[in-house]
Amino acid sequence: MAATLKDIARQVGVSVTTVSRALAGYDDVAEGTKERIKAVASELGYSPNIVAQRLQKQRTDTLGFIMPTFGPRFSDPFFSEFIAGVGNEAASHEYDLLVSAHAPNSAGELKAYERAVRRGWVDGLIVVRTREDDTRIQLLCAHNFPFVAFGRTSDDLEFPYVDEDSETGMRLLVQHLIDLGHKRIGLIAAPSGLMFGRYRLQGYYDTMRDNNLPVQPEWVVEGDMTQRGGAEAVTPLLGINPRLTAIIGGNDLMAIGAINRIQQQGLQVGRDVAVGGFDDIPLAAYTSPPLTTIHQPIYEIGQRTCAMLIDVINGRAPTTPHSLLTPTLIIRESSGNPI
Amino acid sequence: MAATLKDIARQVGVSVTTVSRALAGYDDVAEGTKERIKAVASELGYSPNIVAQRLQKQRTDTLGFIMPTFGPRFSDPFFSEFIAGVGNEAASHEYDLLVSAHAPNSAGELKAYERAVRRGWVDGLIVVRTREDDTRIQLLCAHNFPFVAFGRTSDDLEFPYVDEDSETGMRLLVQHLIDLGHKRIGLIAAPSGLMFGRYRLQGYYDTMRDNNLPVQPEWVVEGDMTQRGGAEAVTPLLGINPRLTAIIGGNDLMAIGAINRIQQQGLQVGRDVAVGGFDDIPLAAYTSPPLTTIHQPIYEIGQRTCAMLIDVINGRAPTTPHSLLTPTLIIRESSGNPI
DNA sequence: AGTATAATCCGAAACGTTTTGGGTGTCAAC
DNA sequence: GTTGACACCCAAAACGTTTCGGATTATACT
Repeated sequence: MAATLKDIARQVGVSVTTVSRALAGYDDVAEGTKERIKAVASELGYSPNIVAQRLQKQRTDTLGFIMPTFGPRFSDPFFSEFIAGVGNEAASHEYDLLVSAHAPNSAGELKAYERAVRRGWVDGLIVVRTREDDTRIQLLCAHNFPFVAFGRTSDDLEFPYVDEDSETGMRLLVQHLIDLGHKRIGLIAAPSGLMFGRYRLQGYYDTMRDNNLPVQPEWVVEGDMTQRGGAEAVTPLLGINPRLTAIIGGNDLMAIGAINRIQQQGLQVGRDVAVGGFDDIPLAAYTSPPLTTIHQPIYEIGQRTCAMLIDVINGRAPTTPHSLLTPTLIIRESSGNPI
Repeated sequence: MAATLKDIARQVGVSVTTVSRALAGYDDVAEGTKERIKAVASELGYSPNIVAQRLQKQRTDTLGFIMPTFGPRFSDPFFSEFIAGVGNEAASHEYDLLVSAHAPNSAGELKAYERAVRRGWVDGLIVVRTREDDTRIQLLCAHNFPFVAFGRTSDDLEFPYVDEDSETGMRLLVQHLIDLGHKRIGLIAAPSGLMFGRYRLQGYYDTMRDNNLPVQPEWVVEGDMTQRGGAEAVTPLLGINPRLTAIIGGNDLMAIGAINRIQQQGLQVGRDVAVGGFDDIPLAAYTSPPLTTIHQPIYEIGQRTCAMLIDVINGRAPTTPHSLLTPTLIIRESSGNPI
């Protein structure tokens, strides 16, 4: 059924070599022959066998992306938007994108990375949500495998990455709340071990300290990055006496969960308790009240990460192996008026 | 750098054939030889070249998924959850998942499908958000290419699919609102051409008719499936006089956008206007007020679709080539109390 | 007539694997 | 001492493509 070069060669009466070269557009094939070959090729509905090409070219033109998802079910808009960015950029360079999902630090995840490092699976990998002491990155560096990360690590490994300056972002948000008159600000932090959570935490502590505002240990609780996690984490925060006047979600999803729980307790967000988020997912503008948050251009980050990876794969040293994006504060209603 | 069978063969002093068979566990290799081969293999860090295996086996063990996204930027939780379902199921059968994104009915989308139909790219495809007169499915059927769809079509083409009974789902929701005392119910419909939108619309009209409730044409407006679209579509709906007492979003994202806009107009959702959604995305439980909606088990649907596709690829006729899931109504607060 | 030049074409190897269809040698049974 | 069975091993082909290094022929120039 599927036509091969050999089929065309037989029918036209030339060698496989000539067919290959004619189709590839070399100029050492006579015009007439080229015509005939092309005619037969399209008549037979020929299209090259991609696997054979890959074997011969010794490259797969495929990028890999292993999503670090907590639990099999998840629904983090971060991933769909990031995939869109990476995928479209990849497509525009004629690369395919292979995706899979594994829980962070799980055995499955490690196996997936080991598989990826094998030759012939993908040409390069994209790593997101970097961790302190990140085994994925250690493995990749050790094997000298091409990859680009979204996020930095605490190791002093040298590798190309894109990252947002989360610390500055958090400073912006905390300062905004302080400027509004808040002094008792709680934080629902990302799970420990995640680098971006660490930077955000740092930004929080530093800004409080710079404003001479003490922080009680119980003002910071961990959440699992989901709405449910945000809702659950906010409960102890609301029990603190005297009450916190503002609560920050380590990401928008947790902030949304927090808003929900705060309202269930009969408090009004933006008046009784100010709430801030982080990420500016599309939904953030549509919560009630709309969420004050820090904007991250996830789609563009995906594009940029992908473009860098393609550079790395092709041996072009990226002009800027480390790019740090500047975040912006989006003020909406959840942070309320000055008190 | 990368070790091949030939390298191992040379070092051990046997033929490539023997190495291959030893590693594959055939029993026509002496125990001792097998041991030595395995030792050398692991010493050299050998792992088979996947592309070569694929060329020889004439199958890629890869599934394709082309997301029909409106605009390059999107953030529909449907896709991340669906990918997770498909991806995990695929992984458990040792299949890879190749994804890309294209706008529905675009030239890029068509090209992507044509590329997919070529041999050696993927073994099968997953199609979602089926459309009336769906060119993708027509192409796939014409080429006899293995695929499974999430959704039906209006053609009388025969192909395996999984679908939710959207019509019944919508009936459940509309009846719920009617039982609450609503008579003037608006609908933000999915863009025309989408099959699931058509079924939902049908369920809406039928239920209204069965309850002897007239429907004015201006009660139904189209939205683009995003929050923004939902917000924009709700504006004309709110201008209708006398006011509609309930509004249904064709999906949860649009319902959330609608809630936002309704509240901006100073109306209270659940008291002044009841709102219903469709999909039960994780966020639906965390809006304020929480959203009454129809539950779709997207993750499981992804799994099921993927499992069917793998059956099709391997020539196992699926036991049930057409499976229709029964939706359930999730009553939360956005639909309010009886009036 | 001899030789350089260009225009066409092709055989064979290579990419790394799996599989087919044997081959060789040993040992026991007759 | 032949036969058969068995254990072990391998050469070669195949998957479909690209590319290297010529080979062949015709044309043009001395």
